[in-house]
Amino acid sequence: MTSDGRPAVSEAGSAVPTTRGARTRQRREEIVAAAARTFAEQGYAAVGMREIAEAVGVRGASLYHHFASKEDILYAVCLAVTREPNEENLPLLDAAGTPSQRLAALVGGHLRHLHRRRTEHIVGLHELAALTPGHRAEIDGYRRYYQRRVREVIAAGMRSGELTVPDAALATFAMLDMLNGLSNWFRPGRGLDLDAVVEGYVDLVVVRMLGSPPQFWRCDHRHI
Amino acid sequence: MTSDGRPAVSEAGSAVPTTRGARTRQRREEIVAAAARTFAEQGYAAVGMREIAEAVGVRGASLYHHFASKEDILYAVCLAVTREPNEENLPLLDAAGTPSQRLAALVGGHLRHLHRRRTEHIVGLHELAALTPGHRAEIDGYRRYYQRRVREVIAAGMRSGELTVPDAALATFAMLDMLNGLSNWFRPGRGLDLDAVVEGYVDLVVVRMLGSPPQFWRCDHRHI
DNA sequence: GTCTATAAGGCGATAGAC
DNA sequence: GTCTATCGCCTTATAGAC
Repeated sequence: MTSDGRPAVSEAGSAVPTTRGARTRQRREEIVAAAARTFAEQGYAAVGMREIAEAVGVRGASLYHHFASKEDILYAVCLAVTREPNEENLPLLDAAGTPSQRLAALVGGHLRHLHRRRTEHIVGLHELAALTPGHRAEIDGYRRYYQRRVREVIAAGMRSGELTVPDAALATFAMLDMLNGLSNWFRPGRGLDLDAVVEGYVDLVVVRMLGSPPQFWRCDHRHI
Repeated sequence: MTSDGRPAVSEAGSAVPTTRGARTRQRREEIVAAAARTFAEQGYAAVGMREIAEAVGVRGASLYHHFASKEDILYAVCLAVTREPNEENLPLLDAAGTPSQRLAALVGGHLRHLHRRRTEHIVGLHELAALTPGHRAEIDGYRRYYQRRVREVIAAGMRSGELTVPDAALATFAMLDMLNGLSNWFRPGRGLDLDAVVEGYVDLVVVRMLGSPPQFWRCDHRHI
């Protein structure tokens, strides 16, 4: 951890030195992608190294040139999908605008990331119990930091009177569980499209649940 | 399925005839409870039959007197925890009162069941991929029926003008994902107690998200 | 960087005694 | 209803050739 509570950035689990060629890096990413797919479909423990290898087009033993163990592959999947939202979505909370506008942007970014990385998220949300305690703690650190940043923006909106929700901690749990639930039911091409879900969820979360009146979050609030 | 869409009640997976003594039934429940605990902690595929047996105090082979396979034990865990909410919570939607009052009762019943059966819910929410297709379909049927019943009450509240939420289907997903998320973060004795969470979530879901004004859901609405 | 071959052990499930 | 003993298969991971 750094002094402001932000998780320290670490190298993804690797059996090879940090400096490696483009081809090796690409192979690693192929393996992680193939593993995420099979883990998501069958569960981590039900998948063998041979099966991951087959999906990449190599033999099982070759995977050990890129990763030290099967758990190390799971760690790479979970780390990528847990770190990315911190890097891509949290800047939306630092941008200009009211807390309501920034939270609305985060809802959109969060849902779009859940969908873009839906395969990896199924693994990252379901298989954390299979990580070693150290790796588990690191992943949990990223998630807690993300939660804390959201909670702070909600609390700021409460202090300014812009949000009427009574409890920032409870609202943060409710909001993030609701967003993460997208993985359970959203299937592209069936029902609403993603843009419509984002629009609907911004209304449900920011306007209704957090209680932000229109003048604080609509784009035209500056013109009032 | 029955003609009204309600899932047909089936016997839990069993290797023995339906009629059995009280001792055998009790042993089955011990096994299911022990399996739920170990599955929740380590994941279904990481747990061996010998480990489940050890937790009960017997040898691995003895489990096959009560269950036909390891998957059959998982099925019993998932079935119990998926059927119970239909039997215990859905009657709350048929009771007297406004849609808002009935949904508020369901929020409380749902959260209390999630907590009372928290170990089994961790399994039922995470290990569905390990079920055989037939068993998986049956479990999904119960979940879909539960969702449908909630959605219908929300839709009824919308029609009467009591609820102001714009989309019943989206609101149902949001509500149930938010409630089920309790398993991820609630730990008794740390932070709010369960009664406070129920009170807070009834406010967040029914009043705020669904948009029910106080006169429709407060107990004293009859006296107005 | 990938291969073949294999070590060392765990797995689910079964047979048959008691 | 539980036991001991075991079958046949699959697992993660390693050794060493190429």
